[in-house]
Amino acid sequence: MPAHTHPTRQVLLDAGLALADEGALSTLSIDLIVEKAAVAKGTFYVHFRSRADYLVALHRRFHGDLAAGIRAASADLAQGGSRLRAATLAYLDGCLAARGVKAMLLEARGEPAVAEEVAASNERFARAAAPELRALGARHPAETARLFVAMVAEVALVELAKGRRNTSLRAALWNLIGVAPRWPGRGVGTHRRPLRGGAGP
Amino acid sequence: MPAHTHPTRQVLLDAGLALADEGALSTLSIDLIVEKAAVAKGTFYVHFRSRADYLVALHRRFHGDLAAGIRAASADLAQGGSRLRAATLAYLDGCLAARGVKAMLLEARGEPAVAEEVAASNERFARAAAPELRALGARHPAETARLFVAMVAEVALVELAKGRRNTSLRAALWNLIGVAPRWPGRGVGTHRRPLRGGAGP
DNA sequence: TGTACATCAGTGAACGCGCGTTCACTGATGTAC
DNA sequence: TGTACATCAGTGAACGCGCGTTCACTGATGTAC
Repeated sequence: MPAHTHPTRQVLLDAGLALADEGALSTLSIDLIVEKAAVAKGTFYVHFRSRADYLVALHRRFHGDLAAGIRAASADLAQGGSRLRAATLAYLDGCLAARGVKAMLLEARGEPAVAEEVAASNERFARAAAPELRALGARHPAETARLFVAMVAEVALVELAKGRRNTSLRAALWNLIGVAPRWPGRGVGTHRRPLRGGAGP
Repeated sequence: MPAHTHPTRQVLLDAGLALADEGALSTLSIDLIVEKAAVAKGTFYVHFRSRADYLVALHRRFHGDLAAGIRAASADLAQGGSRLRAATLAYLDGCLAARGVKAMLLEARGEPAVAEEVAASNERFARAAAPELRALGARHPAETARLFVAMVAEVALVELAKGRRNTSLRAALWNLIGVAPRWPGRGVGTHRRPLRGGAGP
């Protein structure tokens, strides 16, 4: 049995995500984790070298699941608004369904142990979004993508606080980047509304 | 001498901001603070009731200074793009000059003790930005303002990592909200480029 | 089939450390008379 | 002016607690012969 998929390891990660949903990441102690997972404290160190190691694994799992959902929802679509929209919806709805969102999205950025990991995830998302935004006519696709990822994370956090989708906030997001908040009449095409190109005289 | 402005209190807050610049907020211990401030440990509790109390004060001071700079830079301008631009520049340049930015902007959101405070600050900024965005033609000014604040914070963090302004990132920001990245030729007016109004067909 | 040994996840008591907080005390300054 | 007392910022040793980590051990399973 590969160490990576060992059931006890999964149980420990499950416990961590559940606990991260209830409290701050900084209060996620090994005592709490093993209590929730119903294993002995020593078992924790059979599967993880340290708390930092565990937090990284936790974040990888969270973002891995999220990314898989996004790929499944958007892989078949044509580049541009419709794919970006589908991917974003998958991200937001995935966050609403996931556990530990606040911890993984927000607090993890402040934990030195996981900061790099979070930065890498955000960069991956941004790199995926950039060509879509370029297709929509953005003049600085990479930079716009970075801002877009930040906005989507903000939407996720706001929705998390209320526990449900925030339609007008999502509408504001789509307006900013020039994608129709609802699918166009029908068909595969994107509702294209190119971004403003440049900015000033 | 009012407790609020007592010199030792300021020294303790100064020390905290300096230390927050070096390490994570979670590692900002009272031992470190009093060592940096060169006072006895007990003195800390003369001025603050608890660590949580101190963190709130630290955040208030950080955002108070920043907000003062923003007001000074933008109070005289007319509503709309030019004021929003001036305020944002003051925010971003203020962050580049300030200490403890990462801790106050990012990590503080994850610390239960300061989370409310951060939410309140962000809301204040968003409330200030909303009428400007409305003047620019945003259909969901309040929501757009919230996203705008998130973007500006992201820009601040990116710039902080490099230690200097990121021109293309700022340009992408202005493009998204439809404000010219540079002043128009001359004069007081805003370079108005209304946001796209709605989105659907 | 039976015996000896290797492997490895799991156990939980124990350790040491750093933390936030407390408290009895000091010493300087101000006030009353 | 001198004496007694009140106030209050400052001190630093001490406390207790919770934390991450270690380690000698257990018990089940697999393998060799």
